[in-house]
Amino acid sequence: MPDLTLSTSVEDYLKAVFVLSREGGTATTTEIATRLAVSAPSVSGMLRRLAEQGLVDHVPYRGVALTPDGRLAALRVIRRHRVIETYLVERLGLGWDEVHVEAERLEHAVSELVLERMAHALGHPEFDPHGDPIPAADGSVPSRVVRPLSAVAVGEQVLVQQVLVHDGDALRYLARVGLVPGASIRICAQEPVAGTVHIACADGDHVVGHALAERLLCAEVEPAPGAANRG
Amino acid sequence: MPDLTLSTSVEDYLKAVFVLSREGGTATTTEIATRLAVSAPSVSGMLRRLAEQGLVDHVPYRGVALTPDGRLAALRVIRRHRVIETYLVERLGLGWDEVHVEAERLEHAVSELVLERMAHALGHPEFDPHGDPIPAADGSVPSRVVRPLSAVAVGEQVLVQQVLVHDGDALRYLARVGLVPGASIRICAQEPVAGTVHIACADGDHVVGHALAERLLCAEVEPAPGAANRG
DNA sequence: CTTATAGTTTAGGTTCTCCTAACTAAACAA
DNA sequence: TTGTTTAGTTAGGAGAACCTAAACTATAAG
Repeated sequence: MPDLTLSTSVEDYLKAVFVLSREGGTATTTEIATRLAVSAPSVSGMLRRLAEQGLVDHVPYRGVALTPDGRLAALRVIRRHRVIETYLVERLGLGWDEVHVEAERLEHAVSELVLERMAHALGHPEFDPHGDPIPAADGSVPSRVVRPLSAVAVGEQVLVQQVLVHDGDALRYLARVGLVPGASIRICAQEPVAGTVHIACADGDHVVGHALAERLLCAEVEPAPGAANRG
Repeated sequence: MPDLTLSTSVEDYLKAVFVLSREGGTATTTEIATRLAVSAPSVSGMLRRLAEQGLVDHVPYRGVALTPDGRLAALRVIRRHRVIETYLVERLGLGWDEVHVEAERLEHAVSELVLERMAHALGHPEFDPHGDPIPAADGSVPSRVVRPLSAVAVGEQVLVQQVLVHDGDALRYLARVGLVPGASIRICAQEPVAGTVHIACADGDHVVGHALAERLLCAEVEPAPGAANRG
């Protein structure tokens, strides 16, 4: 069994591999380098070390994927990150545009004990302030049926569930216009040629571009009970 | 102006120098090495670097002291440590015997923003759960008049104010017998030959050794108002 | 089937922090 | 005063994580 205590860098690499390989199966060196703002040779070197520790399967030139051990380690870091984000918003009043940076540092320093106390204080939330699922301690990830806003039919009423946005300016904009998890919106028009979606929400009408509409995941108005994570 | 962001190691060294040089004026290489569990040559090397950065005055073979810059940096780390300890006890329900280790890691990761939110949530406490003073953001340290229990006269009634103990077992013992900041105790007898102090507190009589009695700082029963940090 | 390009690795180097071994300064005791 | 002990320093080196420059490989296009 490998050492349970991973370095900050190792944890960041595992998270990056997890996120980047979620769909396609493998992540590339260059993708990881871009995401972590390090050089490609640094990634190559780290991948070799991670492979030696049994955390990733690395086929040179073909890509890298997490082993079961690596996946569990990555999910634990992601759990820490998202519990911390939720705590900072719910209990210390930080804005959802501020917490990512904070959590990025704290996720490497918080012990299991403190983390579980935070989770307990929050009532063991399943989703963070952005609507991202919080992996459970055993590595299971809550799921629900969602569609991007860009795929919702005109006239439908839906609830915003998840906001796949990390940029601070974008998050502040979304909060200002009320496009946050839990918001109820109606699709007034889809304009594929213009690349816009026209919506009506509680505080008025808005037009969002296609790129953003792809990142706003929505669900039916009557979602599965017991999953409310925002007032 | 030097970089405001200091490494974890540098912060730990500054804290050590601060604590060790408080009384005598200077700290020695060996003291620092022992406290941080590193070798003496590691300390020598680090002291040279800290001196280059203007954080310490180091006279080779004679000792080391903090510069004003170094002192401020050390106080900031100590503020973070003690606010975090207080927060973990007050808001996350950790025991006062558990929080030192936790704070030791978190003090290097928490931002000013989060720290001030914690302090605000706690009502800007002046003392941590052990009764240690929490430096203010400007570096000023709250003070009050205290005497060690070993110097309190027989028959006097005093309040425990500060517990200069870090060992987990010792802290659990003290909590069990009620010797915590805020506890009201009466000195029944001082036995210099036996090296013991006999006291009566709310939950019964106890005998404590001289070494421990030196570390329990007490004040008059009617202390200056507005300094209560424990129920 | 060759070549361009994107992607990856090797080679060599830096910084930080730690180590052990060997040396030197200071303190003390005879 | 001198010799020994203790404390502190320098020398040399290791590992983690990063870098740039240069060489290499794979894939896909001409």
